[in-house]
Amino acid sequence: MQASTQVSRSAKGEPVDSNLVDEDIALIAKALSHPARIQIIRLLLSKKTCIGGDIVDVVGLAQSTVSEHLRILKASGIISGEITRPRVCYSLNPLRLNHFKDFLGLILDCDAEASAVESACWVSPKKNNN
Amino acid sequence: MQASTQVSRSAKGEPVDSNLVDEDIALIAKALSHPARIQIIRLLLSKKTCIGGDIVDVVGLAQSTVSEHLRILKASGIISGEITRPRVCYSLNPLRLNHFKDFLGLILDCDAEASAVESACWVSPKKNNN
DNA sequence: AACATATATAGTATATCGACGATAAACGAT
DNA sequence: ATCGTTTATCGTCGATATACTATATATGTT
Repeated sequence: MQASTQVSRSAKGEPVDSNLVDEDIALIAKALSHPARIQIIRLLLSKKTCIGGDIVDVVGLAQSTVSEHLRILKASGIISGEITRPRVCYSLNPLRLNHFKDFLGLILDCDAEASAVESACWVSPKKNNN
Repeated sequence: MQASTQVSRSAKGEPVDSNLVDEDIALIAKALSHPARIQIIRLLLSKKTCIGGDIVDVVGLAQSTVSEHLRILKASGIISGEITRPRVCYSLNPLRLNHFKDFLGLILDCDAEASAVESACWVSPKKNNN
């Protein structure tokens, strides 16, 4: 009987509008959990332009491998691909990351409190007096 | 000849001060890439208090499994554990996440541009006219 | 000393990830 | 219709991740 056995809306194929559940957060984080994918995001950031197979050259991995990374990024909703057969133009889709950033904001707000009040996020260890 | 073959400072055991490289981003993201770990973070957020094995009850996994998740979170620097043998008091350590959030901020700033200027982050797919 | 408590570690089985080459699929151009 | 280009998918592998049980470790209590 877990506390958060919520079913992700995105896991059901529906678009996520506002608050993300643990599953969504984890999915986005997993998409960001590989250097090559961060590199791809950075590339899309710097060029601010739609790139096709140029990504393959920059990343330096096999085309199939890069394609898989792009698939993962697309599946998480971080990027989207505009199809212009046979090319695909990838671009950042930051909307999805907004809520993810909000989640991090919660943690960092807690940090702000902790800076003001000593140890706001946790109490001192209780003595073992039972 | 990749664009970012930077060596992470944290990967060399040194503390990361300001800008994170792809490796660092990926490492933090990986720590966030499991629902159980998000759940643990949420728990530490909501209770704002030091919890020991209570985490095990909430998460609903085996004690050893939760211990492993806590180890991963600790290794990433997201949480820290205050040892009061035999208990360990865990608390959020948001400093590490600051730069991670900054990285997301880059992407979301790009989003702000995109809202103002039509398609600021990528150009429309060029017609295949070669 | 023996016990209870809280956490970490070892060992193990299974699942997923990440890389590759080979191949398929979709289209424009010849 | 065939060829070249670009992207996606398949099949495979080694490595890593995740879960469990069992056991070890450390400490306070009786």
